[in-house]
Amino acid sequence: MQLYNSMTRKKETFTPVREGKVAMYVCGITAYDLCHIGHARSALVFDVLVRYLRHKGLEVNFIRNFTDVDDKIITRAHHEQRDWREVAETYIQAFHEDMDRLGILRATAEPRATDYIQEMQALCQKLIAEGKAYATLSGDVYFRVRTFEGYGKLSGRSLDELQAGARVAVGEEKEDPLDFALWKAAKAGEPSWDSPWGQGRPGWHIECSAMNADFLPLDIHGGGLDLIFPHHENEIAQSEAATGKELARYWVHNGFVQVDSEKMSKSLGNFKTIRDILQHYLPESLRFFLLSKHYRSPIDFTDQSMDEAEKGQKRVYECLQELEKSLQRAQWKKIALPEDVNTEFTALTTALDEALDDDCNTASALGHIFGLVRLANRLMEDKSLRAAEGTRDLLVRLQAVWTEWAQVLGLFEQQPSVFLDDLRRMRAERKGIDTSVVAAVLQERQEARKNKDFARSDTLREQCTAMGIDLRDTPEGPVWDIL
RNA sequence: GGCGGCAUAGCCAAGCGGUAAGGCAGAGGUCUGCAAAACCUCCAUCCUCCAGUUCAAAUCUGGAUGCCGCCUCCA
Repeated sequence: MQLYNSMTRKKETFTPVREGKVAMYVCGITAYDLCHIGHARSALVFDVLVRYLRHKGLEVNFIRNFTDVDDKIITRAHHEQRDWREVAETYIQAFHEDMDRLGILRATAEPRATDYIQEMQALCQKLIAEGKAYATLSGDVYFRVRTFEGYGKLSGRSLDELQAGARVAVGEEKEDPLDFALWKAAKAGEPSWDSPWGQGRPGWHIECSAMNADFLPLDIHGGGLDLIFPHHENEIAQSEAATGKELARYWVHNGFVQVDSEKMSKSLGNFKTIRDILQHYLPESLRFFLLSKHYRSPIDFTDQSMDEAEKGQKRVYECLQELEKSLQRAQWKKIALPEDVNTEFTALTTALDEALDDDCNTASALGHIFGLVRLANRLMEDKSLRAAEGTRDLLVRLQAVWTEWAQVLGLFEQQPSVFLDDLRRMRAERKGIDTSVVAAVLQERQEARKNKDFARSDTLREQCTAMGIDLRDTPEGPVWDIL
């Protein structure tokens, strides 16, 4: 498959170093708060990548870490007068709950920074021994950036450029403003561990280097776009300086989620957690929405785009439901399908595969999913073909293809009736529609219809429309939905 | 200031040198007691603008304009 590599800034053919096996590491969260939709997108992008690689028959060792000791966690613990471990634990659990709801698979390994203190210290010692890092009198350890030749290769920055913007904070004892902390001396009241440099705790970047050290070179290293500098740049410097091995062969970075065309931030007050959204939308709708744009582009979260995502999803699930019904037909006529129908089907399935093969283009793939929907609907609608054996065979194949891609995208895997019910309930709730009132009106209208009192029936329909309810008379009785 | 990205119909969006996928909304038709869904048809001679390369450009190059991100913690 083709993958865009942030290191080379172009799409490259992806081939794992070890035959048939992929080592993939993605920077997880710092567990100090609930996850927002940006976290959801990042997790989702790599979730689909993993699913697709597995679909291709590759064995994927997917590592996603948790940063469970950090300034922000400590600060929060202080404010809430809780133990920092408890804070981290709370948000790791919340992460799992939220991501599970979004259908994001658990990683193969989910290491926590605090389980790797020894390894981090060993890395520091090795770097110090080789003159690539140094300890200060106060017990900090810094990486000597100028000893690492490739510094800046991922972010495309030169040392001079960086030098111009670098600042030294008060109290830091860096040899060079560019140097960054590997280990921080403990301050009063902070968690700390014994170390050769006194009590202290790890810097942020070194965690990842320690947690992925056993898998170098990684085939894929991922994270959000914002992690490129300084996090990933520093990680490369530490890991490569310490091991002499390349850290990762392909760097994959996802674009940001914006809210109403603005950057999401706590100060703007447009911060959306996954939980906020799932109060108003189904998890799968959020998933569908996030996959409807290419992973590297920024995506703008708005209620309108969520509503559109829902409508598109509904169309797919309704087709799936019809498909199930159609296949229950008892008798089929010995009629073959016109050749062009088969050609269209094959073209669609090929296109679907090609879309994901091309840098995980889920937006394009979704387009082809709708192509399949249209094809299926057309066959089921066509009077001369809907009872044909050829149609039955194609519908069966379609279902199989569906299952296959549903698994890769993590979409359309539910029982259509269940999903459609959930969707109806969610939308009714959002619009403040009382479903028991709807049921009553519906029943009265059925009575009227039975008595051929169409004037009454129409009045009731208008009433429903006014409420924002859409009625549909089917052979199985009336069905309602939100307009 | 430095580095990078993006500009495609009313809205969302794919497109990666061969003549504009798909979704939502909209118009007409089939179907229906009326409707809805579904289906059929229509809906960008054109891809922010200006030059250039090419037989051929939304796609490549240069420039202009406008958005956005990173350079400090950030998915």
